[in-house]
Amino acid sequence: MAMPRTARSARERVREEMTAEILAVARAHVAEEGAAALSLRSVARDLELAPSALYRYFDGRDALLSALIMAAYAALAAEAERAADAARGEPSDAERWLAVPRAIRRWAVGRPQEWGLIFGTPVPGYEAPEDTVEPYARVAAAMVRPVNEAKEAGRLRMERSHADVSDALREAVTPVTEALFPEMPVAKVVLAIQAWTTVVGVISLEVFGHWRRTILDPEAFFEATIRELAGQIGLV
Amino acid sequence: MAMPRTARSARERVREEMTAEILAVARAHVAEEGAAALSLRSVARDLELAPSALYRYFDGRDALLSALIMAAYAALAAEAERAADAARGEPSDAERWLAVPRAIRRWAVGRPQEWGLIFGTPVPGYEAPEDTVEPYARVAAAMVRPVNEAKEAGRLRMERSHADVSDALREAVTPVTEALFPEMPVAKVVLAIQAWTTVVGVISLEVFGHWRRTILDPEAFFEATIRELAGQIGLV
DNA sequence: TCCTAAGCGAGAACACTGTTCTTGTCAAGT
DNA sequence: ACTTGACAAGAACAGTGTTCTCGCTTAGGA
Repeated sequence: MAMPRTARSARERVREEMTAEILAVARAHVAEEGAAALSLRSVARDLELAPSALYRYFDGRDALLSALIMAAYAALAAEAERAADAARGEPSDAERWLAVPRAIRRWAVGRPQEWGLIFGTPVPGYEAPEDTVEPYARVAAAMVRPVNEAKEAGRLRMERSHADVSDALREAVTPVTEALFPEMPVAKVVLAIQAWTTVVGVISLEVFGHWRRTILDPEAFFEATIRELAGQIGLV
Repeated sequence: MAMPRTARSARERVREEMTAEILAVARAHVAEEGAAALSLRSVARDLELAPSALYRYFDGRDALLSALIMAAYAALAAEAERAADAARGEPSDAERWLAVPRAIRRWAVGRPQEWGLIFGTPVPGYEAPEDTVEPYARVAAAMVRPVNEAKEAGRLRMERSHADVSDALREAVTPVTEALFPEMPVAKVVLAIQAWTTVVGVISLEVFGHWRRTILDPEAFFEATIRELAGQIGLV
């Protein structure tokens, strides 16, 4: 009862270390062989443990994979935030915005399998846990901040977009409007979501190997794409 | 030696039927349980065969999956072509173009797992066979035709895009320029590839379940997206 | 017409996998 | 000092992909 609050008990500390070690080994396996080939027994072998011992820490293979997915989400969100913070001093709105998709791509290209954990084929029956909305929101926030800043400073170009905004469309994107873009015209909100969609799409197509014989220099194409997106959103 | 050329031998005919049956059962399994859960033994059970018997028709689980992937590519290409043909009479360039991404989305939403076979996480070590470039090219051709037709008729709007075209970028997209867009400015080629990227991205995000709590009406958002893309490309 | 070789399917076997249950051990907390 | 709880190991079970051997059937050439 009189347990020290700050320092966890030795039991808890070693348990956390063990959990982290299992996750690290599992992540390494996923990184080099893919999520489909993740084997509980093989990570147990790497840790010189009996397979059954892992069940003290994870409910099974699916739970371990879920933890890896959550870790990937968190890592991606951290990367996006880091990039946004590092670009904070940048004078140009567009450059501050560009820094984030650039960082996301770099992260994805270096960890194709972990990118796949987030944006690849989901396992049917597996429901994305509620916890994914939080890291997702952090990424979104990192990409949104420069846009809102430009808007408030009156530096956001406001030309009409090609598609007109129907009621169904306004309704469809209300969650995004409310959470990220208060006081922003719906057309701009739609453009922002489309930018996010394009960023994910172009990264996925590169990382999943669809650029063979099509795009010879993926980085140059990505750079052009995000600059185009910045222009469409209305950043200088 | 005096074998009838047109009618295949009875052996060959029953072999083809058997192969098709195996593929059909395997596709059904993938459709409802996902590619990861595809089990040779379970399709053998469905067909009342011994597992080893399947090896007369496919080299193993990976070969069977490869065949399913190729079938998905072919089905998607056929769908895109069908939509392009059906819209041939449409007077508006934009409407003719819009018909193809609409058909692709409809196909994907109805077969999320097969969409995942094409655009989801690839199995590491699995190299997309050379045969995928042909169906890929058919989809591209279906989406490109209305653009080229509009160009030749002088109906393609030609405003400058936001990003300027560097030498690296021009170089990066040469395969696409040569194969699909002869005589088209590089900026337009880039916009067309970006449109394809966005179409794949928005469909993948929907089909893979990333629109929860974000886009309440995926179809309305998709419709707005492709209209916006058509405008950006320069179709009316 | 017969005979042979090829194609086919079944069955057993091997090395794996995820998962559960039981057993023993060791270190906390009372 | 004792007891409770967490931990790890081991055995076992069902399931998997794959290989090999064995008969059977049948098509094609003598």
